[in-house]
Amino acid sequence: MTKLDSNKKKKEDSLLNTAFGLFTTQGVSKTSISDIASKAGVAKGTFYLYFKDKYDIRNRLVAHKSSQLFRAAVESMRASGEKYGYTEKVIFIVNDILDQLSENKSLLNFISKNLSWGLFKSALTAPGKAEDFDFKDIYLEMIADAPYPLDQPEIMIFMIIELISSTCYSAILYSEPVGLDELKPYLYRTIENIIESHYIK
Amino acid sequence: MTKLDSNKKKKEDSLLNTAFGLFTTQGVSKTSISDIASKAGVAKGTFYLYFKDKYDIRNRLVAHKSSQLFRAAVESMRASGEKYGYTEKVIFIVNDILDQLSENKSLLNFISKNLSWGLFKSALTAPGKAEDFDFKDIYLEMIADAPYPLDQPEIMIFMIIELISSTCYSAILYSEPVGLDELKPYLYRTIENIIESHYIK
Amino acid sequence: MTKLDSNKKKKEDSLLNTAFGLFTTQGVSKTSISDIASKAGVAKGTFYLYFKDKYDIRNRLVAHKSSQLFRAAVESMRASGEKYGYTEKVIFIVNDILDQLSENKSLLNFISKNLSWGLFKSALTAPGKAEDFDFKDIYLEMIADAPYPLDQPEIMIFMIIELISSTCYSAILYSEPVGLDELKPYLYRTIENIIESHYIK
Amino acid sequence: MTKLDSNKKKKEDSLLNTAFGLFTTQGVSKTSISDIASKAGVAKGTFYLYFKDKYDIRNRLVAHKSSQLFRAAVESMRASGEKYGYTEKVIFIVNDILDQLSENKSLLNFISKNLSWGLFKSALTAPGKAEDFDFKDIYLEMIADAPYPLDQPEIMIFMIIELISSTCYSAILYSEPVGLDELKPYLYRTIENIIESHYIK
DNA sequence: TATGAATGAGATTTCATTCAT
DNA sequence: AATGAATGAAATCTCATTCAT
Repeated sequence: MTKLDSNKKKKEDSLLNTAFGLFTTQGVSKTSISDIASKAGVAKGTFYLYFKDKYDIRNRLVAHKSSQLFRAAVESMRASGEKYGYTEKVIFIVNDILDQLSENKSLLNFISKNLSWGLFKSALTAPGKAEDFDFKDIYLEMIADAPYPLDQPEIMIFMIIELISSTCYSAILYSEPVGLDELKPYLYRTIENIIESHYIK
Repeated sequence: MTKLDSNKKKKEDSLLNTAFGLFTTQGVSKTSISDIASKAGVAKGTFYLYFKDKYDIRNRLVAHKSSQLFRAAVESMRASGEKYGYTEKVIFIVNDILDQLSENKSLLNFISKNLSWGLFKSALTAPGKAEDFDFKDIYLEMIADAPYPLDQPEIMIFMIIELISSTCYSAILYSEPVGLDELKPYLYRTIENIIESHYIK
Repeated sequence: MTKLDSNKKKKEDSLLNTAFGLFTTQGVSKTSISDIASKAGVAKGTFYLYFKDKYDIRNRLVAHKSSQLFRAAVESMRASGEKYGYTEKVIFIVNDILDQLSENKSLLNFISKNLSWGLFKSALTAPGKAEDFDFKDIYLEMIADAPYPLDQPEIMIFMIIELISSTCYSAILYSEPVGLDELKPYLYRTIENIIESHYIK
Repeated sequence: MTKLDSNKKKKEDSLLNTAFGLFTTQGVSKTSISDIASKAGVAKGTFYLYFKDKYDIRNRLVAHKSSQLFRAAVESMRASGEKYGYTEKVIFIVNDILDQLSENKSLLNFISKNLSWGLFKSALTAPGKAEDFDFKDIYLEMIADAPYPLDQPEIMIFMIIELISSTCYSAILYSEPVGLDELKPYLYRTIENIIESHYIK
């Protein structure tokens, strides 16, 4: 990487970080490109050299941040050194992500409001950037690891993710209808049921 | 109702209908209050006599439209004249709502992007306006009807609603990861499992 | 006065009092007719039955409040029971008015920003309303009382009033260039000089 | 100065001049920022690149115009080539300013309605912009020039300025209670008295 | 007299985007 | 590649005034 390239990288990172800070504190629609550029210490015009518009930078952030969440959960599981069964693995990861989000409500708010399955899937399966590790393998491994063949594994994962992401928003941010801790047992039991019902025994 | 009152009602309805049309075709953020007022045939200032701002009218629409969906489903069930078991009832209603939404994708888009559990709950349980029938009763009846006592019925309903609303968005609008028809069996099986696991037998 | 008339009077008074409160706390330009009417407990349209517009009510208030200031000063002088010389009389009144204003800064602010010589003169010399006592006499008496004939008494009074009203604004509200107490001796000496130089000896 | 800078200066000047024209002919409150921008030939948004709001541009104009008045008077005195005594100097300047104002009633109207001692003082003593000459020196010289030491020179100047500005408004614009020419002798005599009484002999 | 819904012009302000430098 | 002045459309919201009831 030449010095120029690294300089460009720095600008881009600065824009991404600043935008994330503003999006999570003020919301996307109340953050202007002016805000982002001036806080990042670059000129307004420079923003357009790196991103098409506000939604471009937002999508890249959502994808990046959700893959980070997932990566952290996987690493945390590996670090634990324990051996888990298949369902345990899934729930470990879900649980870890929920805990991360409940520690970081502005991130939760940002991701929930802007995440879509398509974005999530591309974040998980797209060839990661240099610095990211590759989720595609993990995702496939996750599917392959099951003790029985899975009927429609993608639907299964889709339902689990949608169930979690939509319930945790309300539970963590508003304790509605109950707080996260009270919700967890019901959520995990439902996840177990979903997985179980996808086994082809 | 005096002539004045009925006139006011007409204005408000006209604003609500026009706003709904614009929100669903152009999206909320691309719809301006100017648009709404001029299309509704009232002066801009008049808008502010009835609504605080764009988000006020949006919330009222979301609440109204979701309660309409639910009402139509319940009526359709009654009209069918059949006798259903508890789980069958729930699934009948879910199925009916999903079919309504898949017929009306712009409504789905509008509601999903703007629905939150709090809004939904208040739409269901708030004392309906004169013209609405009262959902509170239905909601309570739904809970009371179960063949066994329910452990945390609100959590159960919450999970079902969140699961449906978030999965159907992607399935109906983008056929991602699969289309609605392909998703339905898995969804309904999951609903059955959720209900079953809340029974206190 | 019939009951109807007294009712009208009450409405008008309520509007005047409310407007005064709002003018002094928020300023004239930030007070809307809506504010006045709703706080006074009457409909917006009713305002227009009593006043032409915001400036009409403002002018009536300025005139009324400045004549009140003057009346209070004169009464306070009478109440003191002392016998004063001519210059002493004038200074007593000036001093009393300044003290009133420095106790009531919002009144000072309101009057200073909106008082003009024309308005003041009409407040002093116009045939007072029923409840006001008549200043015309006092004004004339003031002129007649001088120990020598006065050369251009109106110019004299004009200069005194303008000098006081413009200096006290800055002195009382901002202590600029000095506070009122420090300013007073210089002010009074100047008043003495003005009077003295109008004597035709 | 680069081409860009000179261009910016031109824009700002154009805005200032246009605003002054509109303020003096229509009054401040009836002049909108839209008016100013469109008449100055710039886009509305451009206004906000140079001024915070209408009151910002107004204050800068008042300060600028009052210092111009004063500068013109001082220059006119210098040009006359005569040698004046101290009191004569002050009265020369006052007289010159009054004549300027009576030639330019809209300027008088604009300044009087918006001038405050604080604004005036900052116009006189603030380090002038490049194009202005520095009044601080003149102001200090004016004080130092007196034939005797002055007791509280700032109060003296304050009283003179306030007396003049408030009396001339009514005299020039409405000939109330008398026209400017008739008022002048009384005014100047009062100024002489004020100065005289501040001498420490 | 009194009301207050309706008006609609118009004020202020923001901001994505362009483009000359 | 970087800048940031300029744009000007568009958004939100206010408010004096009218007029049917």
